[in-house]
Amino acid sequence: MSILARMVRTRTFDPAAALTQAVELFAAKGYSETSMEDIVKATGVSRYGIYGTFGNKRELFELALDRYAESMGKQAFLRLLEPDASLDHIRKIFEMRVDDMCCEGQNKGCLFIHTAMELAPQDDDLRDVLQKFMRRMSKLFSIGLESAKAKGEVRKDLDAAAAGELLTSTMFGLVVLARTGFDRKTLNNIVENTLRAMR
Amino acid sequence: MSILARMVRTRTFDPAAALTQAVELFAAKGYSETSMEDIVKATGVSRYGIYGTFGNKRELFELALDRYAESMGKQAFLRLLEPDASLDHIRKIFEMRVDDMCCEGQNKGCLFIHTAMELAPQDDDLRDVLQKFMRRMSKLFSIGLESAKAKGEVRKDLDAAAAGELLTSTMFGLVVLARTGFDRKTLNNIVENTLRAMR
DNA sequence: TGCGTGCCAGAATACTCATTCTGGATAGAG
DNA sequence: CTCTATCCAGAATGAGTATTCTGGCACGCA
Repeated sequence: MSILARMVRTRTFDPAAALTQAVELFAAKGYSETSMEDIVKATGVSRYGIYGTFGNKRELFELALDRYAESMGKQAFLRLLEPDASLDHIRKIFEMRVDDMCCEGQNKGCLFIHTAMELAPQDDDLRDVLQKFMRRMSKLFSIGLESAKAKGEVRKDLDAAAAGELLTSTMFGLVVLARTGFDRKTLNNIVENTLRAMR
Repeated sequence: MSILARMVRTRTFDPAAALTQAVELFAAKGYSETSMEDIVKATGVSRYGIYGTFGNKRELFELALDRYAESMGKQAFLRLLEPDASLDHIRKIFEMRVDDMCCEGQNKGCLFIHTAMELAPQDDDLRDVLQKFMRRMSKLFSIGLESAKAKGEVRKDLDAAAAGELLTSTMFGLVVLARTGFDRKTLNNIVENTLRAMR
């Protein structure tokens, strides 16, 4: 017990790891339903540490949003920039998302949707940031679709820009359905039908 | 002497009208961001009247959700049951939705999405109700699509049930995009591309 | 060995909110 | 017109929460 207490007390905490925890909480429950107390508990970092490092809840949320977008990109979307990107890359992005949403009892939620629904209408800065991320997402989809088109996986007359926006919208629709308890099969079916329409 | 006979003073407000106001607030801001104070102010009914008539916030929200679903049905979806329903009926539903979302400064929001994101994961009853509404929505879309198929507006091999679910998902994706400030043109474009894929 | 800086837990502060309570006002039966 | 159950506005209550403050302890440095 004394060793544990000492370790906790002397831990110089890793802000990046704490931010990761915060992202998870905010993505699952949104801004207002996540209390600073929740974050203190989840990270194991004291109020002192959280406020000293991140400023306040709003600033922490902004960082969390950036981090969320960045990790989504790294994790999946940036592959669409590779010249040999195919429809399968896009399918995989959706499959990962569906797995995230349906797997393991808990629903990971979506920081973008929470931001859009809770904060964007009242907060111009956050809305602009969010819009930038969504445009980027659409753009990456459309770049992937162009590559797929070059491979003949997608019909020649597809408007890739418009289709990219459609896929972005689908991404969010899926999360909403997942949250209300629709199963993986239904969601994957929606993905498959959406992609089929591009061929 | 009956209880009723002793109720000398009758209610001075219209509960249905008050509920309509509450629906509007909840749809715009969600559950936790809408305070009872907001509802008291918007309806012009006293706390006493609100609590006496609707019980508490949670019960009021349940009624609001029912009412929201019902009014969505009446306003647009039930037309899909008519035997001559066409792709145009479906298009019109989406157009109305987009107009609602992009209308002049005010964003009307969506009670379904707020419920899905804020409450459904923690509240089994509400999640079941919501799921029922969404299934109904998908079903109505698919019935409309079958009629459209009979008219030759939709390709013969379309899986109407799956496509109905896809349209439901699209409905929510559009709202999320609208909330982050995408314009009517972009949203209508998504609708058009989604519908084109069914032909 | 001491000193100071940075960290911790938890108390204190100052809100906001759901819900209940209160005291005066009033509609409608008699 | 009188009486009283019900109404309303707003105060009171109690819980939750963001943020700041406090007192103390541990580690690195001299």
